[in-house]
Amino acid sequence: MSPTIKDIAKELGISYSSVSRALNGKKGVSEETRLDIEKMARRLGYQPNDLARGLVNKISKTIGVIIPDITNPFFSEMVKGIIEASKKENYDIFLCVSNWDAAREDSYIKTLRKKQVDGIIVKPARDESTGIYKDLHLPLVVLESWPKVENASAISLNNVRGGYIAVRHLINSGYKNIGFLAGKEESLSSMERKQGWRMALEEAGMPELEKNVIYTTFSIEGGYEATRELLEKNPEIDGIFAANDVIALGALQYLGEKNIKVPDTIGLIGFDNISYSRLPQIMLTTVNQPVYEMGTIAFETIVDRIQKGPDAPNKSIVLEPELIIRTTTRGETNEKN
Amino acid sequence: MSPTIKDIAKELGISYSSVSRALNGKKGVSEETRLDIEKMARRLGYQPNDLARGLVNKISKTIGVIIPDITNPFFSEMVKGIIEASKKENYDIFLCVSNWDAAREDSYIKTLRKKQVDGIIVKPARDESTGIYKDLHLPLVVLESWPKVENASAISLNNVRGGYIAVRHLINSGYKNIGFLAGKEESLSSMERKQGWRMALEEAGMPELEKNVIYTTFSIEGGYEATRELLEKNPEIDGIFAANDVIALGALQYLGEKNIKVPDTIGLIGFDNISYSRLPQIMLTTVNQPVYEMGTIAFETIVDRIQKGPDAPNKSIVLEPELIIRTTTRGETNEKN
DNA sequence: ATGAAAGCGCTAACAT
DNA sequence: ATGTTAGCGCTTTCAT
Repeated sequence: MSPTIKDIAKELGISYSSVSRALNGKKGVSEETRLDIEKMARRLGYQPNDLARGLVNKISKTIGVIIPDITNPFFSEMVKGIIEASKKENYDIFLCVSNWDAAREDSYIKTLRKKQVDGIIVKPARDESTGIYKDLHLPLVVLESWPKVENASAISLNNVRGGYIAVRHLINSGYKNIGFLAGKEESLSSMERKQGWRMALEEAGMPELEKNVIYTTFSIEGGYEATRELLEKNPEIDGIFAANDVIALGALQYLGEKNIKVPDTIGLIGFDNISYSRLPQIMLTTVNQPVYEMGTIAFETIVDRIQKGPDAPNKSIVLEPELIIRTTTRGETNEKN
Repeated sequence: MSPTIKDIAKELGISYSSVSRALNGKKGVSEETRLDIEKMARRLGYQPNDLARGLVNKISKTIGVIIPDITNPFFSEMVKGIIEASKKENYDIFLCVSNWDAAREDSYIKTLRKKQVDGIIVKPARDESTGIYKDLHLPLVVLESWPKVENASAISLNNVRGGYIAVRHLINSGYKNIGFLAGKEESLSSMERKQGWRMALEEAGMPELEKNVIYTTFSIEGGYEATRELLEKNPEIDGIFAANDVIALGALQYLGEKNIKVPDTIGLIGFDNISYSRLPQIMLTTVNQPVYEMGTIAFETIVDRIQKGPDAPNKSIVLEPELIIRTTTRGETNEKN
């Protein structure tokens, strides 16, 4: 067993409350005994037991984070932002990966409650808040635009606008039949981007047919299959808007294999601007999200909520997307990279 | 405050030990009261407090995992394997990201000890075991070939062989001056791959010059800069072995920008076989590691150690690498993909 | 400055 | 079957 404060106290022949005081830098211990205690703690390799500490303090100094997919560089960048910010405030992060599975997400919420985290940051796998969030009596930051949940702060991207500028770029570049590779139907972000897609098409007087929307998983494989399906259903397609870059990468793979020229025959635009999208061999036109910042902002927001208590008003922060034109669409590049 | 078993007991007018028994499915409660208790627990939205539970049980049912970089798909795939395996055994995972920083790694070890995890799986950022691992009285699985640490199990790849087959492939394909883009000098895996590089060169009677080795960070940017440096130091270079695929991607970016033909002018091989390396636009020749399996094996190994107790012998499992020939080196592809 | 004691939420041994 | 009690490691109040 690991040594406890009792072991230190016994070794030194003093009471263990003094040890607790000394180790927590509280007043009420002479400089001399404090030094003795610290030395002994080091000698014994003492580490405080956070379970016991959390039990009495009622705070665990840890934040739970739930993301849908760890292999998507978009989310891992975001987590990086969260972690860096947490270091500064001396918090630990308990990271959970839902795999875009709402049931698993719910189960993680329970896990985090059991672990007594001080707050939760979640990128939901589903399109709207269920009961589990409504009466979660815990500071909550949702990485989604959830107006329905009033007990949570929300950090989101203007996805509708993102979809709109993406598709408008496609239209301006001369593409006529533009399909949308949606992610999972339950994903709110994806549906918001679809809304932007529709808006841009309507504005241009182009029909927005439901058959031009393919739902798939947020994976390279999903994008590959969805592209095949889209082109089979509608061979007229000459423009593709993918709900995220990973899906776009799958589309690129399919188009490459079928020797379909990009951007000449078909134009392709993604979403997220993940690091791989700017490789010279890829040069994917896409929509940027300030992802690292979203992570740090999410963390700062949750800490703010924890410190201010449950009465403080919830914030809703909406960040703006940015069009990144590379070489999978016609028209000149807007970045020097 | 969240409800406790005492609240349930009070509500029902019974003792809280009965509640504990019922909720843990232990015998000693009538079917009737058990049902009452379960109903009340649901009504109150009761969630057990894992801190209190862990405090008395002395097990937390959680495993700490430390990886160097979450944005590298290699590690995120590995974590995925660990998580999936942990679900089956009903363990939670506490994930930490060291950022290839040994000091941060040490600090996470302490954090995990404080959190009372039942075991630790670590991919170390440094090349050998320091004291912190030697007297960690906790089941430990190291994702590295650490023969020096006898109190840990090790899951590793035969990196020397991996480096050897990579460079031999380069040599067989006719490249004459082969450089190595190493990762951080403290990374054991990277150094083992370097050893393989040297072996292959020696065998072929080629000089293995230290000036052909560039140390860098395991990132696209690192690979980009290192390639520039390598070609500046030695313009003769016509073959590049990168310590991992992410570095190779950076190399590819540099070579692309400089209009250096791959694989004609320079041949490039990576290591890891991350998902992005097989995109048709990339088609990176590389060395495969069975990464998902490494994750699941690591988890199974740690659970095994936890169950068998400290006296059980430690395992050392070495997996074999596999050459994946794509189009960044001359010679025909060996995969149908 | 130091010690004794209560209590955080829970499990388990021991009564009844 | 049910209740009582001690104790896990710690912080904190209250005495001294």
